[in-house]
Amino acid sequence: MKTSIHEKIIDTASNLFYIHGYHSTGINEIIAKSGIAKATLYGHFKSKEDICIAYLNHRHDGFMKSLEEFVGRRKKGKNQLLAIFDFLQDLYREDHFNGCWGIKTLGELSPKEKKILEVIQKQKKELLLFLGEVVGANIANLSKAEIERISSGLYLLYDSAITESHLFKNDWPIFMAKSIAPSLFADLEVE
Amino acid sequence: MKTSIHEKIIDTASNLFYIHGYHSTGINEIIAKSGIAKATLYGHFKSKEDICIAYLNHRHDGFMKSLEEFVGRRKKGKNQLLAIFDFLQDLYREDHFNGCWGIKTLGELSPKEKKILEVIQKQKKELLLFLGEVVGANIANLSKAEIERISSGLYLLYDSAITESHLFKNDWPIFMAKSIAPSLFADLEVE
DNA sequence: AAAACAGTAGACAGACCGGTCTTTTGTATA
DNA sequence: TATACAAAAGACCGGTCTGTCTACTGTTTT
Repeated sequence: MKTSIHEKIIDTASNLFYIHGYHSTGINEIIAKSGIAKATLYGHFKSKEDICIAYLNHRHDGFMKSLEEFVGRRKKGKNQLLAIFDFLQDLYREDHFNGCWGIKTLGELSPKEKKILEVIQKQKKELLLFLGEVVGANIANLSKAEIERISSGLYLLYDSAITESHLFKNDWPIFMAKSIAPSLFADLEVE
Repeated sequence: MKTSIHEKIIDTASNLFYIHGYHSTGINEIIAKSGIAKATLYGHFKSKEDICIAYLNHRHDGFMKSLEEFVGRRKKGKNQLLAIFDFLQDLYREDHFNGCWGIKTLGELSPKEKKILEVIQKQKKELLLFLGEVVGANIANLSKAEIERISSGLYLLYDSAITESHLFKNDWPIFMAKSIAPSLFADLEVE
C-alpha cells in the first residue's frame, strides 16, 4: 500500500518547514512538492497552523521512539545516562541536520501563536520526563528532587548541544556537553 | 538632540523583530510604528535583511557592553565566573524578555540567508571569547585548551538557560545552569 | 532668491499569502 | 449501470509582501 495522502502532506511539510522555516514555507509550495490539489490539503488539515502542529508531532514522535530504542539497546549505567549525546551525534551526521525543530519553531512564534508554543512545551516536558526515567533506572536511591536535578541538567546540555552544533555547523558542542554531563552524577553510585 | 531617524528605525524594528519575529514583521509595520515614510527607510537601509543585521548588532552590542560592565563590577573569583547567570536572571526579569535574539533569528533562517547566519555566528564567537577572558583572569595557570573547555562549557549552559527559560516562561533553567557551572572548575584554584 | 536636500505621503508593481470554491476526472461500491 | 466519493486543477478572494517611484513640503545652505 502506498503512503496515504495525509502522511504525504506531513512528510512534505516537515521537510520544508524544517529546512526553510515555517513562515518561509507557503501552502502552494507544499501542494506543489507533494503533488496534490489545494482542496485536498484543506480536506485533511483545516489550517497551516494545524499542519505545523502535525509536523512537530511527527518529528517528536519519531525522535522519542528512536531515542528510547537507542537507550534501551545500551548497557545499564553510564552508557545509558550518556546515550542521548551519542544519539545526537548520529542525528548530527544525518543529511539535512538543522538543529531542533521545536526550538527552531519557537524562534518564529509571535505571541498569538499560543497553540504551537504549548505543543513545543509539552514535547520538551516529555523529553524531560523520559530523561528522569533513565536517571532513576541507572542511579540508586535517588530522591525525586535529585532525579529532577540530574535529568534537567542532562536536558539543558542536550538542548544546547543540538542548537549550537547547528549554529556552528560543528559537533564540538556535542562532545563538550557529553563531557560535562558526568559531573552531574560524579559522586553517586551509578549501577 | 532628538534620536536620529536611523536609530529610530533600528529601535522600532528591534522591538518588532524580537517580539513578533523577523519574517512576521513587515516593512509597513516598521514605518507605521516609527512614523516615517517608506522612501526614508529605504534611504537608510537598502533591504529588510540589512535592517535585520542592524537589529542583531544593536542587541548584541548593548548586551556585550552591559555584560562586561556587570562582570567588571564583581569581585574576582567565583563571583565573576558565575556572573553571566545572574546577569541573565536580570535580563529574564525585564519586560518583554523573549530569549536570545540570535538563536531566535537562527530558527527563522532558510539556507539562502547566509549573511545573517554569519552575523549570528560571529556574535556568539565574540561571547565565547569574552568568557574565555573571564576564565583566564579568574583561574590560575590554565592551558589554552583548559580555558576553552571551561568557557565553552559556560557558554553552552548560558545559551540553554536563556532559550529554555524563554520556552518554559520560568527561570528554573537559569538556576540549574548556574548550579551546574561550578563543576567545570571544581578542582581548580579559583583566585 | 535659488538650489540642494531630507523628509512625507502614498500610488504602484509584481509577486505571493492563506483559504474557498467550482468543475472535472477517475474509481470503487451498491 | 448508477451512485458516491476522493482527488485534481486551478480560478478566485481579499489581503500582504518587499521594494520603487513620483509629487510635494519644508528647511538649510549657497
